[in-house]
Amino acid sequence: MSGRTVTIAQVAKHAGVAVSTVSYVLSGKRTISADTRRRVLDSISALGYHPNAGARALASKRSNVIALVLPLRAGMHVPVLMRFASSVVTAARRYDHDVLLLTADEGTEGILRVAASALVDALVLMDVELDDRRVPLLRELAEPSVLIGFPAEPAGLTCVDLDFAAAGARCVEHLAERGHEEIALLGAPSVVYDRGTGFATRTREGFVAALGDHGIKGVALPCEETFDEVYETVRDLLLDHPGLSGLVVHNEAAVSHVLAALRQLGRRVPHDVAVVAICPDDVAERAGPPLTSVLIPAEEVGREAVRLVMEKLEGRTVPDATLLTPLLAVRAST
Amino acid sequence: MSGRTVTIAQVAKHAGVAVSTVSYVLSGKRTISADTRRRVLDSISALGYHPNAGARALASKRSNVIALVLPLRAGMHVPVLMRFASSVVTAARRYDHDVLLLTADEGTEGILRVAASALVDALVLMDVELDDRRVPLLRELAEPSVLIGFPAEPAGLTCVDLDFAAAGARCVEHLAERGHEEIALLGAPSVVYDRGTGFATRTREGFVAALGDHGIKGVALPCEETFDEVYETVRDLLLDHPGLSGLVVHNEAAVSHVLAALRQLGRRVPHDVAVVAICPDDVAERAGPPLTSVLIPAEEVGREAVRLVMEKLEGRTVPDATLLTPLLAVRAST
DNA sequence: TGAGAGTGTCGAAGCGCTTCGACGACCGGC
DNA sequence: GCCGGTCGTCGAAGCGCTTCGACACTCTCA
Repeated sequence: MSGRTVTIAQVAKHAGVAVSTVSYVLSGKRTISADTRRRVLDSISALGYHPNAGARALASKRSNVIALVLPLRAGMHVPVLMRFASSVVTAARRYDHDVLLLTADEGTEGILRVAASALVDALVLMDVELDDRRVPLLRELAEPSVLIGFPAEPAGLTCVDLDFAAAGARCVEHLAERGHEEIALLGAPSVVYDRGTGFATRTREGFVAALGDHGIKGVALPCEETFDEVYETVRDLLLDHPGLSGLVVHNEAAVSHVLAALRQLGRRVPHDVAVVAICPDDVAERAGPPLTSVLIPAEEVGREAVRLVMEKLEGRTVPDATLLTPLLAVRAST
Repeated sequence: MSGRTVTIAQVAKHAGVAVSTVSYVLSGKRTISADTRRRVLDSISALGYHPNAGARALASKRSNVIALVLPLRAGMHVPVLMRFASSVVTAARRYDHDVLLLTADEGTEGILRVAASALVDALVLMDVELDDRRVPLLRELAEPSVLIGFPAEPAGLTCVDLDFAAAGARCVEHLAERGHEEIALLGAPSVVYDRGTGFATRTREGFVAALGDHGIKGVALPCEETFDEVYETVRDLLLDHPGLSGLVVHNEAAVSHVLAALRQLGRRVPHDVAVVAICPDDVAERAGPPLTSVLIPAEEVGREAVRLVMEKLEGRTVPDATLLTPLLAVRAST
C-alpha cells in the first residue's frame, strides 16, 4: 500500500503531532490521550506505516529478533526438529519477535557474529550435546540464551527438554504392567551415542534403571537406520533372547523398519511382541499397527523455550532446568 | 572478547584514521592504501569489533537478511523442507546474508510486515501452491523474491523447482526400458492434489504423458500415509491390475509402507514388482531393498534460489523459470 | 488560593553506520 | 615549473527511530 517507505515523521505530520508522540503511541511507554491516540492510529493505517526495523533496533538497542540455532547433522530426527522450529517461530511471534535461522555448520562463529552485531536479542539452541562447543561461548555472551537439551555441565545455563529418563522408564513401566518379563530398547544409531547426545543416553539410563525397579530383564541396543541393518538387529535380538516379548523403539527413522522386520520374521504385534515407541504422535499413528508411544512434545518444548528466553530478556530469573513430563498414549501395539 | 559493544569510532581512534576510512576498508567501496587497511584490520581484531547490524541497515538501506517463508502444513514432506531450509541458510551465508524464518500460518501479514519494515532485503518462498494467496502480494512488493515451486500464473515471478513432469516421465522411461508393460504411480495424499500443489500434479502429468510415449499402460493414484491405508491401496491395485509389474512412488512418508505392504502381499522387489521412488537420496538408500530413485535435489534448489534472489538484489535480470533436470539413480529395486 | 502532583505533549539529542563532497599530496606531460 | 588528474583520506550530513528533560495544563487538597 502507498508509494515508498513511510516514516514516523510523515505519520506525525499527517496526525498533527510530534514524532515522539507517535512513538509513544506505538510503544505505550507514556500515557497518551485517547483522542490523540486515535488520530495517530488512523494516520498510521491511512499511510500504511511500518516502523523501520533497523532504525528501531539502533535507537532502542533491541532488534526484536531471536536466533534459532539448529544442528542438521547425521543421525538427527529431522521432522522433530522441524516441529521445534515451527513452534519456536509461532511462539516468538506472540512476543512480537522474529526468528533468525542459524545452522550449526557455521558453528561458534555464527553465534558470536549475530550476537555481537546485535542482530538478535537472544538465542535458542537445539540438539545440545553433552560436551557442546557452543556452551562456553554462551556463558560469555551478554545475550540471554536457552538450550533445548542438556549438556553435561548445565550450571549457569537455562535448559528445557522432555524428561527422557522418565520417558524410558515410563515405557518399561507400561510393559511391566502388561506382564512382559523380558524387553529390549532399540535406540539411536551408535554414532549418536558416540557423540554423547544427551537425549539418547538419558533414555537408555532411564530404561535400564527402571528394569531393576520392576524386576524384569532387558537389554539396550543402538539401532541403525537402513532396513537391512534393522532387520538383522531385530532378528539377532529375537534369536539371542527367546523370552523377549516387548520392544521399546527410540528411533523415529527405524520405527517402520522395525515393524516390517517383525512382520517378516513372523512375529505379530502386539500378540507376539509388544512395541512402544518414543516418537512424534503422527509417526506413531501412521504406523501399522498404530503404536503405543511416548510422544515428543515438540510444540510444548519450543513454546517453553521461547517463554523462558523472553523472561530472561525482561531481566527476570528463570529456573535452570525445565523437564517436561512424558505422556504415554496407548494404541494398538501393546 | 573485549568488554562492551565496540563501535566503529573506537576502531577509528585505535587505528588513527577517520570513521569513514574504517567503513571503506570494510566495504571496499573506495580504494584504501595497503598500509592503512592493515592498520584498520589489526585494530578491528584487536578490539573484537562487529558492525552493529541495525545501524548498518539504517544507513545503507540493506539489512543483509533474507526471509525464508516455509509452509508447515498437512501433507508436506517435512524432511525435504528441512534440507531446503538448510541449503538456503548455507547459500545465503556465502553472500553474507542471514535468514529470517517465517511460517505460513502468519500468512500474507508476515510477509508484508518483514518487507515493509525493511527487516529483510528479499524473500524466498517454499511450497508454492498453484493458486497461492501470497503471489499477488509478491508482485506488489518492492523487495525481490524467488519461489521454490510454480504457481498457476507465474508471469512476472521468478520460480525454481525440480522438473517434476520430467521426473515422472523419467520413471516411466526407466520402467519401460526394463520391459514393464503395466505400471502405476502412487502419489501424494489426495488432500495435496485437492490443494492444487504443483509438484504433485506435474509429476502425475509427466507420468501420464510418458505412458503414451512409451506405449505402456498405467494408472495414477493418490496415496495416503498410514500403513493400513497404503496396504489397502497396494492390495487393491494388484488385484485390479494383475499384469502390473512396476510402481512409481512419489510420497516420502509412504515409501516404507509400500515396501512393507508388498512384502506382506508376497511380492518380491524387484522380482515381482519393480519400484522407483521420487524422494531424497537417504530415504531411498535406507529402504529395504535400497530403491532406484529420482532424487530431489534439495541442496541444489535452495542454492539456486538464493543465487537468483541475490542477482535480483543486485538489479540484474534473471530467467523467470528455472527447472532442474531430474537425475535417476539405479539401485536394487528395479 | 496557591503549592504540589500529576497529565499529555513537544523538541532535541543521540544510536552507529554509510556515503558524499572536499581536499591535500603526488604524478606525469609539456 | 605549472596544470590537470588520480589516489587516499577526512569531516559532516543524514538514515528513522527512541527517550529524556522540559513545559504547559489541569486537578487536588490544605
